[in-house]
Amino acid sequence: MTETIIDRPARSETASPLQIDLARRILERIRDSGWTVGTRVSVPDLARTFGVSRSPVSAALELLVAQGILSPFETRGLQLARDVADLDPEDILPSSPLEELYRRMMRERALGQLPQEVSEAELMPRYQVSRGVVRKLLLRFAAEGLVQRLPGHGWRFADTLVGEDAYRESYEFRMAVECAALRSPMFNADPQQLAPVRRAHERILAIVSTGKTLIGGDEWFRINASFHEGLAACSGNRFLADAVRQQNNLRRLQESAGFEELPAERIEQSCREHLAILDAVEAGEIEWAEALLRQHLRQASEFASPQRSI
Amino acid sequence: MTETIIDRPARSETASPLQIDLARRILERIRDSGWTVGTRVSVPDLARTFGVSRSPVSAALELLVAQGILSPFETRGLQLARDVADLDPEDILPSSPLEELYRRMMRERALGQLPQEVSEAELMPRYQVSRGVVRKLLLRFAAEGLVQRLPGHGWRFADTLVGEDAYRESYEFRMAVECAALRSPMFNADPQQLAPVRRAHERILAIVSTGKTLIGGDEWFRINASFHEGLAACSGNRFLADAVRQQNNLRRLQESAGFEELPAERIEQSCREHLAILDAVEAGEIEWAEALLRQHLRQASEFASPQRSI
DNA sequence: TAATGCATTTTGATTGAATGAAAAGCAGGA
DNA sequence: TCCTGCTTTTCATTCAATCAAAATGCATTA
Repeated sequence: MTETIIDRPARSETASPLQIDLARRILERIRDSGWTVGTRVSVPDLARTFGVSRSPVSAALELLVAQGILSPFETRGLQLARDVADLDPEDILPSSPLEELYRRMMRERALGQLPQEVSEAELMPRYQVSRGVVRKLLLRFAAEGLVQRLPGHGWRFADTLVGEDAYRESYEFRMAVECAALRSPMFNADPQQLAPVRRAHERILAIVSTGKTLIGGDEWFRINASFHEGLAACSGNRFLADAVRQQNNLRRLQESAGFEELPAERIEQSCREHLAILDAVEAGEIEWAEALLRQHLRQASEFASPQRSI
Repeated sequence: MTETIIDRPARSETASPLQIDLARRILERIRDSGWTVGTRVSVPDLARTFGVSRSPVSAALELLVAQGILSPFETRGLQLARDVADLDPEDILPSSPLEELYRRMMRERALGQLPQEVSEAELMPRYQVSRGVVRKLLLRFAAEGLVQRLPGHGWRFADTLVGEDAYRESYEFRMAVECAALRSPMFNADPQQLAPVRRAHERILAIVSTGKTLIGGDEWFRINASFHEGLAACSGNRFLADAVRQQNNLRRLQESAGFEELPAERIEQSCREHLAILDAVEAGEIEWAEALLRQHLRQASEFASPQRSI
């Protein structure tokens, strides 16, 4: 098993997509939980949290060690090595080629460069990848409800959210589902669950107020989604929660066209509205929360609609 | 190209799943449209209807010819050869092995014989099929939202609709979504679309009234689904329609446990309620329709719930 | 007692050539 | 002009073998 010295890239050369994804989620978790330097990082704990075995978690932590975010204890185990409050996971982690392709496809579809109906054979040369990779990408899109198999040959992307119609429909749907979630008799504003959401919003507000940094559209999108999904999750109704999640997936497809970044004041306003809704919910004022939510959805819809109808 | 005489099963030996599926749908279409004997069957027309090319449609028609349902014209083309009003597609068509397995898996899952989390490697020996087949089945389940990939290894079936909780949640969700569909400002009761639904219901009522034949649970399920999905489709909102469809898929998983057939009077009552709702909708009395729908959903839910909670 | 580090087992991804099925094209005929 | 019946072309599945990665087990140590 002893081998040449020059060439031993055996492990860290290739990090699997799962490992990279885990590394990112772990980093976000560390950040959003506000851990202090020196905190011990437990592998079994993380493995339970993310529902995987210890192997990929260990590999993910190795990635973070390589980035200087974690460091070994003197004896054994890992600890947090530096403050991560103002760290953007994007910058740190290499983002697997598969993930890159996924976003590229999504963007090209949103821009109309990719037709609504595609065949695997058509995508292979286009992206210079094997059929297997194409399959995997399409399956991921399919799992998110963004693409469907056609009978016979080919795949078909979901109708995009362009045009007045689609916006109205999406708005109508979210209104129905999210309000139903609030009104659910089993609704329970679990602070445990909503705390990270609230914290993320406050972080955004802090950043905006300094005016120094722009918020990445992608980051805002994730936080926005976490708010709506978190709220729906409090309904204790898996179907309502799933519906909101899927709707967010669709919206992500649209956003990824990246026509323009949202103006900072728009983000700030949404943030405050979200926080107001959280306040109302946690105070048990459900009806007021619903009114605020309706208003919020309406405004967001009106803001988005005219811009898209190019 | 001339070959031995004894052995030429080349084509009809194997009918692809798509061909069988098409044959069934074509047969249902012929039946529900009430075609008369001698009516011409147009291949391009059917191909357009089902969104496939002419090849599989032709093959499907061959299957129907082999069953004596269609026959060639003297010159060319095909015609309807016999009355199909009281024909059960199940009896006629051979139902591909893949379809059989699909149902078997669904049933075993519903009965709890199959665990909620499974690995491909575990399913292969269990059903004596190759990995490819297992994949295909799981992908079909996944497309219907009945199963999800886990990160890492394995697949996880959707939480089943057993227990009080799940029934309440499903009921709550359907109430929210289907009523939102009715209330949609773009709601339009397209008679073209609802006519087949109405006809199917009337056919069921006719059968029930004679008392001779039992309604297959499967058949009633499909008609019930077509009612709710058809209604949602009238909202002109694809998201609402999709949500109803997916909910029906879930319910199908549950029903397939096949604990017991619904009693005929129960089916009859549901039928009448559906027809009353259709009447209200087509008369433009939306509010009344919504009230009826709420009542219908509540009753169906109450009927189903106690029986399942074994 | 529980987490670590490493070893082993299990699971699923990948590959390419052969096969089968669907899509697309075309000439003849209603 | 549209449909039929056939041919050609394109597309996707299959299968088995090899390989990468996740799950699991276990001795060790805090």
